Amino acid sequence: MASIKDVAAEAGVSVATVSRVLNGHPSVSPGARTRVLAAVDALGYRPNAVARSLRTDQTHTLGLVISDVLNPYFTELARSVEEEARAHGYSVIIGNADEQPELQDHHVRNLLDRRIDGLLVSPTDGGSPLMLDAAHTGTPMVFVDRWIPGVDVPVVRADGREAVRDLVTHLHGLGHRRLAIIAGPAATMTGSERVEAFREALREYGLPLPDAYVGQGDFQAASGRRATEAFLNLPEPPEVVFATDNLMALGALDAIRARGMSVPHDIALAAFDDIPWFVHTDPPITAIAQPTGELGRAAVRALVDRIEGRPPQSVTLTARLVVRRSCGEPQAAQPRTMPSRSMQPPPKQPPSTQRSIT
Amino acid sequence: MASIKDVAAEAGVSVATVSRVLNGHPSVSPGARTRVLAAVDALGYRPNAVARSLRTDQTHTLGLVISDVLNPYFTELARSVEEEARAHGYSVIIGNADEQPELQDHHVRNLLDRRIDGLLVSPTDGGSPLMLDAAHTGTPMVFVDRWIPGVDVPVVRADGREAVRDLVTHLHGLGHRRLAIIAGPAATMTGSERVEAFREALREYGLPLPDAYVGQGDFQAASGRRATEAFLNLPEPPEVVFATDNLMALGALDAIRARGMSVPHDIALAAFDDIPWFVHTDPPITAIAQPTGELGRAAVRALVDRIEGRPPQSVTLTARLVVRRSCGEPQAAQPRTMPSRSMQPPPKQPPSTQRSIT
DNA sequence: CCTCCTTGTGGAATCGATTACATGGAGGAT
DNA sequence: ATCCTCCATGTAATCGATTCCACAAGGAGG
Repeated sequence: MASIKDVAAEAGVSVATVSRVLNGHPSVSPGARTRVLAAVDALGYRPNAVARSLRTDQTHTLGLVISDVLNPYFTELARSVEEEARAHGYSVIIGNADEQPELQDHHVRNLLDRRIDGLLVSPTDGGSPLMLDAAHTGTPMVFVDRWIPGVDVPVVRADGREAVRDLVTHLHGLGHRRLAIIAGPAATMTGSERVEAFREALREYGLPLPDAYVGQGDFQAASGRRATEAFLNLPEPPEVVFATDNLMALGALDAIRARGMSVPHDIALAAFDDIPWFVHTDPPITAIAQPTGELGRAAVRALVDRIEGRPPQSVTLTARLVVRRSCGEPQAAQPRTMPSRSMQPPPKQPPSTQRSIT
Repeated sequence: MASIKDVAAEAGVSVATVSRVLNGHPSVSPGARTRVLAAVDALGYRPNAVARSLRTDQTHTLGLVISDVLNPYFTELARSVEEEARAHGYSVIIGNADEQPELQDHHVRNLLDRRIDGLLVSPTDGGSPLMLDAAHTGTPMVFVDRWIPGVDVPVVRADGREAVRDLVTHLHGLGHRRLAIIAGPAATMTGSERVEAFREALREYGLPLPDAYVGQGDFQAASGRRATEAFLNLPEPPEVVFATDNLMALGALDAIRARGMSVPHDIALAAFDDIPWFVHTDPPITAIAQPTGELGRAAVRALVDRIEGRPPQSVTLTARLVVRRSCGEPQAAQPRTMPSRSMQPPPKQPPSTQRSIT
């Protein structure tokens, strides 16, 4: 593979001049410029990004560590991250942690070794020493979706509190009183936060949330199945299961089907995270939708700001309830007329661009 | 960030010795070794992969260029590729071409500039000059799923001919006679191949495949919708739509629903590529399943073979039909009793390890 | 006509590793 | 005791870029 030296020789100039031409440095004569360009063309020369990175200490690469690529939510996130990064001139290396802290550490270490310019993380756990250390020693970093409290790292996320309240309102309006939730790992912020929001909303309606109605999941389908089976084995099973992510909802659906029961007739089902497939399941599933694409883009913008020396901002967008038929009573014509205060005025600004600064 | 020089100074040895310790070179005294290790620990030193790559001309990185990350089939492929690569000590950079040749070229160029050790491609088109050039100039490369004919690059793929024949047998057995297909882009090998297999199977049953029953798609949901609408507008619409990938099947389902028709009562639907969600759609969709995970793993093995100087082998695995309810007549108890010759003896070797050498 | 500044260019240092080669000392064979 | 070998180690070249500095030529200004 041709190097800058070959180009210099071919063009009859020094490597310095070649470099200047390639980097658009002004001080190059038109003659030299054309000869260099011709040589580049003739040799099919492409600059070696590895060498360039070593010298400039910039890789123009972002690392993205997510907890589960197979989860459509994260897939979409990854896609929007890559798009926005490309628009800013960065590439992205994705690390799939598969909800395993050790794997997450492996990827963080690997990305750090490769000297990526910045790191986007959706932490699987409360934060390993490695990651905390990276944050402290000044690696540009941004948390997306999930985060670790007490660390000075900007967070880009969607707030689901209101949407959860809307959901509870919706369920209550349909006459459901015994509501259960499948929680995510307590170690993740989103895990505990969603349960908290649910508990609070229930309190507003004077509904209890017995311990038996809080299933412990790990954001994977199998755990959703297990938790749901436990619910169904209860002397008084819940009327509604709310899964705090889409895969656990899928597991719940499996468990319900395996019992020969049907949704929403025998039991209602709702999920956090809306994905295209929920429209096509049997029945279509009521879910809380995050502005996933905008989340990814905002995260990249924050990270690039940080990398390029501008002050990065935390961003909080809002999630919204999407009512379908999995909780009963298909409200055919007027799909979203709920007696909830949060349903009152449509937000002035589109929710997807709403920014709050921390 | 500490460099090897700092470690050398801390340990009171030369950089050469540090490097030797780090690379497990035998000729290092135990004393020096412990001192170096202590220094590494004290400084939290991690070797700079960029510098190492420059010197050794190896990045221990594989590039994977796929046509669409949002397609669950490719997501699963990407996941298995990353896993197997990691097991071999390689990282993976994924490029999402989004079915656009220019974007595909962008990623290939980018990966080449980063001097990845090898390239795994599922080509979106017939092959740009850039990619052909890379193949010729000796970049280790392997095609996975899709491929470009006439290029000397190993191919790892699943053969769907038999499964397609099984599908036609299944459909014919259910009484369907007017079968339509939504094809992928003609530029992709898998696109034309699947249509060919379908056409051939139809011929065996003496069924015609009129041009009007061949919809032109691009492996995206929207095109599946369009093609299906066109079918339904025909004076004599087909009784079955076979989508050659899962996203187009989704689009087809949309189009059918939009007409107020139901599957399989009004029209049957089948898809190439099986994905977890097909179990949960309404109705569950009959599909041809590829051994996706094994495909990804085999592709990595072939590529690593090529990189490390062993002769790489093309691999062809077999796809198989998974009957569900989207074509009618839920055959409850005995799920797969089809009157097809291909259903006769179970393969001696598990299909997932079946290798054919090209 | 001389000086000074600008512009274009090349030489060489540098980034952080690996590794060929040189060197010095210890130990074994004769 | 001498010589040879082998082991541990250091010095320095190298990978392919970028960039500081020096320098020459040419133009402007006095």
